[in-house]
Amino acid sequence: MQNEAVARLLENIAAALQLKAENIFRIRAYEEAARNIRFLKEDIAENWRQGRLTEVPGIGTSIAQKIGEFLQTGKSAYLQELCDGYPVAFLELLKIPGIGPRRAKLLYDHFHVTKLDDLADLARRQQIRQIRGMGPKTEEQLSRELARLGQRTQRLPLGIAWPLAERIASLLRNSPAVGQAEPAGSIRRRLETIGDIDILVASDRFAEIRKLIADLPLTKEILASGSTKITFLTAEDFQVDIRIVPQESWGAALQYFTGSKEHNVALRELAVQKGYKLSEYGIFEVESGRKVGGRTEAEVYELLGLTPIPPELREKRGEIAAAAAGSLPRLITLADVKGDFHVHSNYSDGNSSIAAMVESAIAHGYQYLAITDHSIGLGIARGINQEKAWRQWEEIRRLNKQYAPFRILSGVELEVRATGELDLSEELLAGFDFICASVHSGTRSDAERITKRMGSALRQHWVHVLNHPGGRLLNQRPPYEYHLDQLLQTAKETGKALEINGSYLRMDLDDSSARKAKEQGVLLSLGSDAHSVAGLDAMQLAVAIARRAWLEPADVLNTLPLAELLQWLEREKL
DNA sequence: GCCGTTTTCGGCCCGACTGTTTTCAGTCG
Repeated sequence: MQNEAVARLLENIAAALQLKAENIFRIRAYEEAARNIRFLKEDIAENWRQGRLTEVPGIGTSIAQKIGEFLQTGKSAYLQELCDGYPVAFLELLKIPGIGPRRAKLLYDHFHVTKLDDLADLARRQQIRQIRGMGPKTEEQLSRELARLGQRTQRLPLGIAWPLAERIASLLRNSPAVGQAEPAGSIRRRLETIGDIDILVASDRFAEIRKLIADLPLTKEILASGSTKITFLTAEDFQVDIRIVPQESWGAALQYFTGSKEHNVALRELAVQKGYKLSEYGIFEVESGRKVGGRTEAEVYELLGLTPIPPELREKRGEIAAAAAGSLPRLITLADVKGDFHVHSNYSDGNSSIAAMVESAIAHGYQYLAITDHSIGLGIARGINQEKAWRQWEEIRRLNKQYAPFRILSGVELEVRATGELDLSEELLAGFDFICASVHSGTRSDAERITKRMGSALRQHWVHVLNHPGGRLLNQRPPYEYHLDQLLQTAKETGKALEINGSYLRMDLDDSSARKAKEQGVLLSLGSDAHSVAGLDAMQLAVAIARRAWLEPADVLNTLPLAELLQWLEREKL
């Protein structure tokens, strides 16, 4: 799969075009094409072989030709030509906040800077301020950014950033100076990882808010403080941006600061077509300049002739056309989820008893819970063998009487061996109510092998769900190289479900894969992968992905009420 | 360079902040 490499090529071309001060729209075209290739779940090389490159949005004949050359030769004459006189590594400079094309070019022309180290050195020797147009302040800022870049933590997983943002918002709401406060930006869109934490505040008492933030126990340092924005670092070095707007602009501002950028651009274009101007302050009639809306988000969308679009869909992936046609999906919510299909107890590597997990599931409003401890194959987890399985079934029988009508399903998370075989006997498997299967090893084997391995797990009669099919761990391990299309085909043929795992480090399937699964008619299932009572809350993250994947309740197995789920499981046994 | 229920040519979002300026360019989101 060379999609990532192709996307980078196009981004490099876009960057090089910036240095040449090329037409901004040509630059945007390359960036847009790169973005769309990242979203694409098919192999771009396959598209190219079939001569279907220009069917990808944002790719026309010119960009298609450049992609073709790159796929064939691994190089791009066009990029080389653009970089003529500049080393390609020089494009690195553009990644530093505060350096755009103009300054990058200035730095190169004056000092032949090509590496970040060179730049740090120049800043230390106070050489940068010699350049006309760049003074001591700029030099200091660059020094700071370079230092931060060195120790920059990776993007924060949503599971960390979201609760933190809610906590800060709730602290702000406690102040009489604050009307409303909500996390915005990518947190509100439930993107799987977050750069900076954005929080929107409605207030006209800026000074009080500034003091409030300075006094928060979790504030380490205030980085910047303009008239509408305060930026600070938390004790853990996470960056938080607080935006302050007047109450009457709340809706337009929330819309604007939620993004995504691409969604907002498209919305503004639509506004222009309809004779409006849209900004974070509201929606205005162009002719009269009169403000016609902006107190609420819904108002903004409705004035543009759109059904209000849930934040999770605002990625410019077809949501605007759907909203215009009134055909947005009725997205799944946490309340639609009737049970959890992936939890561990102290029978394997969980740290709570089955009874405790059940009590928590009941408190979450569920009707059922599958206890899916690891099978023996995963050595580290003290997994389920025959003797343990019998003991666990006995306990579950007893607890089912105690907690009726709530239903505990005896389950297991099976290891899928490298051969595709499962690691418990057929006879034993037949005794479980619910079986999911996982790959936990050989994560770097080639795409053919791992796809085949997962596929053969799905074809095993007793398996209901394939867990975390992508195999990634955020910030730790990239997803498997595997053929999503093939896997989806197998899932469809067998009628088995693919899991969306809500564990904050997994978030797997990811949103665009899950969306593709839905489009192919593949069933999904949601699991928290809880290893403790508190872990059940991770269902929120699974639902977040499901919503970003446009899933409706009918697409997800565990939205079925208990009776219907039992029927489904019964049919699967045949 | 892409794209099309007003267009196959002429569009392609909008505003804030910062620093270094004597009125604005560069960068960002």
